[in-house]
Amino acid sequence: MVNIASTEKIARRREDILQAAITVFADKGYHSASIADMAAILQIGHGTIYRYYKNKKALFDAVINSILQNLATVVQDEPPTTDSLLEYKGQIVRISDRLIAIFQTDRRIARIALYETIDGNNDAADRVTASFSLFARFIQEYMRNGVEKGFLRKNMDQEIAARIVTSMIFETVKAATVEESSELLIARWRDEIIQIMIGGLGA
Amino acid sequence: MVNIASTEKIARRREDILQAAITVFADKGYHSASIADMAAILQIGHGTIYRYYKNKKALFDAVINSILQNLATVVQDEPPTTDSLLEYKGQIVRISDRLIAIFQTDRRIARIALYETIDGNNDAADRVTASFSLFARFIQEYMRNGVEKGFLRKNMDQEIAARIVTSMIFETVKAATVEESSELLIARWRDEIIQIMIGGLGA
Amino acid sequence: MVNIASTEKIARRREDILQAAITVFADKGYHSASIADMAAILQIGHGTIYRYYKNKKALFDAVINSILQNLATVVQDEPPTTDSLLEYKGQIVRISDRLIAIFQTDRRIARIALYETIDGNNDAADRVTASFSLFARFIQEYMRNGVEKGFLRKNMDQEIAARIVTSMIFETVKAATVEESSELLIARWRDEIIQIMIGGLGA
Amino acid sequence: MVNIASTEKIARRREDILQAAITVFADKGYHSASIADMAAILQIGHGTIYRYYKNKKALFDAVINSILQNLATVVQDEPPTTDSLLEYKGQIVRISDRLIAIFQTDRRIARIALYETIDGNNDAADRVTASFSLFARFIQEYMRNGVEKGFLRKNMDQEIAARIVTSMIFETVKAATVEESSELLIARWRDEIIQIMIGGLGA
DNA sequence: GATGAATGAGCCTTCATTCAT
DNA sequence: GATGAATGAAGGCTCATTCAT
Repeated sequence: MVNIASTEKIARRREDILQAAITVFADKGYHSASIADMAAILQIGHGTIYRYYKNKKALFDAVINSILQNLATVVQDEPPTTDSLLEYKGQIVRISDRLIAIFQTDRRIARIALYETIDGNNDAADRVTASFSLFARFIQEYMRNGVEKGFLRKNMDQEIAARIVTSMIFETVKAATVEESSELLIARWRDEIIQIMIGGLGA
Repeated sequence: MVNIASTEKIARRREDILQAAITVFADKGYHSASIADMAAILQIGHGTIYRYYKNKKALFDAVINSILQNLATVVQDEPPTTDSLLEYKGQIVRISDRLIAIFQTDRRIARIALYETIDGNNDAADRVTASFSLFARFIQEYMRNGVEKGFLRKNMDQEIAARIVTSMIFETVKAATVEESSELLIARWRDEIIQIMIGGLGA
Repeated sequence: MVNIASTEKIARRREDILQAAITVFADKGYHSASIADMAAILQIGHGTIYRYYKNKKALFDAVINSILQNLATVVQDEPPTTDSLLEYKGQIVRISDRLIAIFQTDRRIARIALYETIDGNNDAADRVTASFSLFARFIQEYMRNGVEKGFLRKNMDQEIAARIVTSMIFETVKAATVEESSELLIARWRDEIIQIMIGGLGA
Repeated sequence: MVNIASTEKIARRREDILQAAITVFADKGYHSASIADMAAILQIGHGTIYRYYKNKKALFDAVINSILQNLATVVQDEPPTTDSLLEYKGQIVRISDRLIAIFQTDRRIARIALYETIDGNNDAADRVTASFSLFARFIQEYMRNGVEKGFLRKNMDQEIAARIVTSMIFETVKAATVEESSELLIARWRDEIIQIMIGGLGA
């Protein structure tokens, strides 16, 4: 029981540090964020942070992973089994809405997921791109399903169309995550995406 | 007259420094780039750089501005006066192609424009966003024109549709700027964008 | 009785820690050795070590003392009562051999005794010097005995000659403790020392 | 001329830093010595030291090299061409005296050359051993010469005898470098070494 | 008695910026 | 005008030591 309590405490502290890190990374960006900043938020010694994360980079990786896991749930709950364009549309809306919800609930996550990169040769940026890819992969599955079932057009370049749709979704999310975004604005984005997906721009 | 020559020389040096800065910022990212790196490329004393730019941040701002000016020419040459969906389509293709050309001619610019951010509170990122808006504004003009002339659908939310199209274009540009991108791949992107713009995804 | 058992247990743990310390100090040197390393070897909490030794320095001192005690036995078994140059020679050989044996049995001890120093102002180094003096003192007794009995030359500066002989012995020991030393090499050293002691270098 | 002056100034500063480093390393030992200590002695910013030496390790290496160069001159001035035991003896005395002179002139050098090591696996320690080897190599040449010319005994194991003599010399040097050593004491050491080298300990 | 979580002093190192030459 | 030597703020990281459990 002592162990359980202790394990729990350790997990809590790891989580606290993670949260402080998210805050500081979101606020200042990777390079300008300092370990001391995070320690200050938690009012703990900065050495303590190193008991939980090997170094600054590892902590940032943990932040990225945490965010990606968070985002991944959004698509994982949406199986590629819709049977009509209407259902498909609903699915895209749900995904957008849940992404927006996550980012609005925690602006810090939006800051990091949508804008943060480290350096020329880092893999955190690649991992963020990977998150984008994750979404694109799922979206592509939806398309394959739609083409198969006949409610999406056959001549579609599924891989690329998936990435285009993903970019539309993320653009919506970005718009929704901006300071002054309103429910109304978000609705306009959502509607327009749907319109374009269904019938394009043509008259 | 001496002054003219001198002024010219000053301008040339400013430009040299700017180019060196673009190279280094693209290669290492803002934080890892050092003033000394740039001076080394130019084989000048690094103190000299401070005679031409107030500080590192100002130099980066200049880099961003230079790139944005470069990009701006792309849309400025395209008047919102097309008369059919086909012409409109051609315009979008031209814009994409010219953006891609710029980025392929100078990979450094792509690196900085598409991926570089500095900190939480920088305005360079905002400026890039602003440039994105510039594109969106032009695209929106094309749309207003298209709706007016009747070849684009009337119920379109022009502002948002413009931003969505812009994001599709930039996504194409990103794909085209990746190391392994081929002419064929770029063509696939271009085609799919056009397809979606014209008729959406539906069967 | 409980106390006796307990006392014994305490002594055993003190000894375990000492041995772990010898291992780590020998391996990494004083500064790079960490208390945590030692605790890890023993699979005990590193806080525990502080219940047995005041601090890192005290632990190192204990290590040094332990080694010195070990070395001291070598000379203490050799009384200054030999009656001929031949017997004297045998004594020197025995001392060398026993020192070599100790260091070869436990390379860690050699590492620490022959090479380790801490800082400018440490007394551990002084203590090693003191141990060297201990040997010199014994050797000097052998010499006093030899001069008295007439088999060593009378004009000898006994104190200094003793230290010189001690240094020759330790040099042999060092040579013997090197990684690639062989029985043959050790024999060569032993023989040459004897030759020099007996008749010098002259033809 | 400007360059000459500047080069000279740079050399002087490099040397100043080296001297400060020798002082601090001698006083505190490698690990406890801090770059800030050295900068404080010179009353310069500690960043300045990094303009002249890559890092702490490189600075220490420079110190070691400087000392070794210093010591090397001692043997390099003594060619292996003596023609009698007497001349040979004189040579050994000169070497000892010059070593002692160096160490007495600069106690710091003695501290570092005779006692300093870094860690388990460093090469600075090896380099000091190398200095010892350097001396041994020269001494061995003297011996080869002596045996060839017939004034040293033929059955000598030259390599080992050389190292033994080297150790005797260094032991003398150590004794002479101790705080309380007097001219008289040094003379006693020198005389006894000579005695042992010439005729050993036997009566 | 044992533990190991927490702490923070302490140190190396980088590099933007200044300014005397 | 150009230079580059000097500076020191700033920050990552380690680990001996303490002490509540």
